Amino acid sequence: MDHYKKEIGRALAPLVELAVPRVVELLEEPPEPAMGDLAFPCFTLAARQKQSPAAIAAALGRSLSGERGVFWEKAAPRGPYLNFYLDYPVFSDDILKRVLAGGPDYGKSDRGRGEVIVIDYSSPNICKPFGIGHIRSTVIGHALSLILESQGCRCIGINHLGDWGTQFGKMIVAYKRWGDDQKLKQDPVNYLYYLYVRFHQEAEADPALEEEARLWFKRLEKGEAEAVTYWELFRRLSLENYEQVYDLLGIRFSYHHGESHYNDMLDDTIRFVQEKGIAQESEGALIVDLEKYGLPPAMLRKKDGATLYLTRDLAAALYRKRTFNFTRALYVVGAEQTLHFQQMVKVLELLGLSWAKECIHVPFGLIRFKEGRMSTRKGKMILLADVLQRAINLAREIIEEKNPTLANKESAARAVGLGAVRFGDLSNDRIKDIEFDWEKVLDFSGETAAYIQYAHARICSILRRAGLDEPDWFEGAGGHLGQVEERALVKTLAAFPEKISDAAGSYRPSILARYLIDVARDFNRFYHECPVLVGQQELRRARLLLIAAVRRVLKNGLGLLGIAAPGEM
RNA sequence: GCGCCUGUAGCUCAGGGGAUAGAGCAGUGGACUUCUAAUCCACUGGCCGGGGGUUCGAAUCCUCCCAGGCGCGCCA
Repeated sequence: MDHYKKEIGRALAPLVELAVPRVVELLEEPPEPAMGDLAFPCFTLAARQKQSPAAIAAALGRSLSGERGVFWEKAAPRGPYLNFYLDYPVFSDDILKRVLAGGPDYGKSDRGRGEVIVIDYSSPNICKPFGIGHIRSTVIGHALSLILESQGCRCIGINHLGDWGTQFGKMIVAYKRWGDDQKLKQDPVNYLYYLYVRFHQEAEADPALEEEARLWFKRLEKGEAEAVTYWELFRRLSLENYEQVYDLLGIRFSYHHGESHYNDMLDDTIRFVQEKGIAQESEGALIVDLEKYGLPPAMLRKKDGATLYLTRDLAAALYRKRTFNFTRALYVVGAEQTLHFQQMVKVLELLGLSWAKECIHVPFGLIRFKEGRMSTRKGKMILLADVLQRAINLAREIIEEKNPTLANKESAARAVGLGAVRFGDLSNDRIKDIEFDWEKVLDFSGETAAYIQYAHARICSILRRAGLDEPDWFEGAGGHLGQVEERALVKTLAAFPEKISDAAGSYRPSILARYLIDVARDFNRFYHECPVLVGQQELRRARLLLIAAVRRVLKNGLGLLGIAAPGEM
């Protein structure tokens, strides 16, 4: 749409004595199609010109009466607005041409060229099953990495596995006390999880267990063989389980650098901080006092000498800058860790690192049950693998019922089931908490991925019946698309590139997800009002081009969210 | 106690200075001999948490209050 706004901007700028970009910025979309396609509000001019906005709009309307551009055909005042009407035959032709010529690249941009963006996402904790809680980071991080890549950025996805920390001390204690090799072999992750939950249950009655766990973690940090052997075993078994989930979701990381990856950098990191003179001893621990900045102290080393999460994140940030020379580092991590990242960035700043502010926390809300927060420790959680499987199963059932002759039911069921789970997470603003509700996850009607996929599949079906996958372009196609549903659809397609760019700029995949719902809805309205396979050849060909363009946008858009678009379902 | 986030229709949420606040779900009624009814159409449903303020204009920005959530040195 930017393209067309600029043309109007050039026509309007000299009349209102504003720069073209400023005019473009002011242009907005009228609430109803009958009011035109782009509107220039005259309020800001009113004060300067000492006239009412309506009078200004009227005067501008007179100046432009009889005028037109390549893409707009008239300008008419209405109240305090000057409304511009697009020349739909020309505009539609242009949009369809752009979409179809762009193909898989339609919507892409090169504004991010030269950027290297490290994205820290997913990051499940070893020894715990991959819970639904980690799905948010996983799908949001993955979508962001796809979206940013579409803007020309080079993205490096890092799975910052929680493979270090005192929980390993707990696991070792639990395993040594209650562990059973046979059970571990049978169902490693669930068994480890059982031990994890049991540890916390027993520790409530016997606080000495916690102390013992701290000791074991200390031994692990020192590299004692027994501790390391357990750690390696737990880590390997967990990772094998996670890989299955990532395979199912089609996610590949550039690196699986977990927290343990930075172990041998911790001493240097602490030394670096001490050399800069910003660290101090306090109650036996090593901290950076941030009181001046309104933040609680950042602790780098506990009194028992063990390091903390923050220490490892600092080491990781230094390592990533050194290794990848990123222009931005995104941390797709829950909002409950906001303070932690504020502290991290502040410490990096105090270390004199100019790139500190390029470390950006991309927070998201909690997933909660109706009864309250999820608690891994109490065993109150839902396994991601279960959610995915149930969604796929339900999709399969529905396909069996609605489309029993479908050839690849399994891949369609996977696309729909996985899409539902992903979309449920991506379509709402990430900062908001999500209430986990099976009914909602397993609902395929309304504002869901299935709604978008269904529109896509219908288009594929029409094109199959027409016997051509890629209809041939012909000049003047846009001139045949005069129905309100057709115009609305074309206009919506035009917004795709800027929606991606908005999503990228604000790290909000939900902008794109919502937009795709709009596209699908506009298509469905069109579908019900405008038959494609009609006798009039030019109309038929024009509509085939239109739906091919819609299919392109739906497919590209879903692709950026990590969601598949099956040809049938 | 302090800090951050959230509050919009019965429920879940869009909209984040601009024209009459929109969807989905749920409810009611309609549309499949016609390109897939996982769809579409219509109706019902609102002190945009509350009070002040800024502005030509506030659901949107500021401020105070209320409610909920999340944090606040030895977890991550």
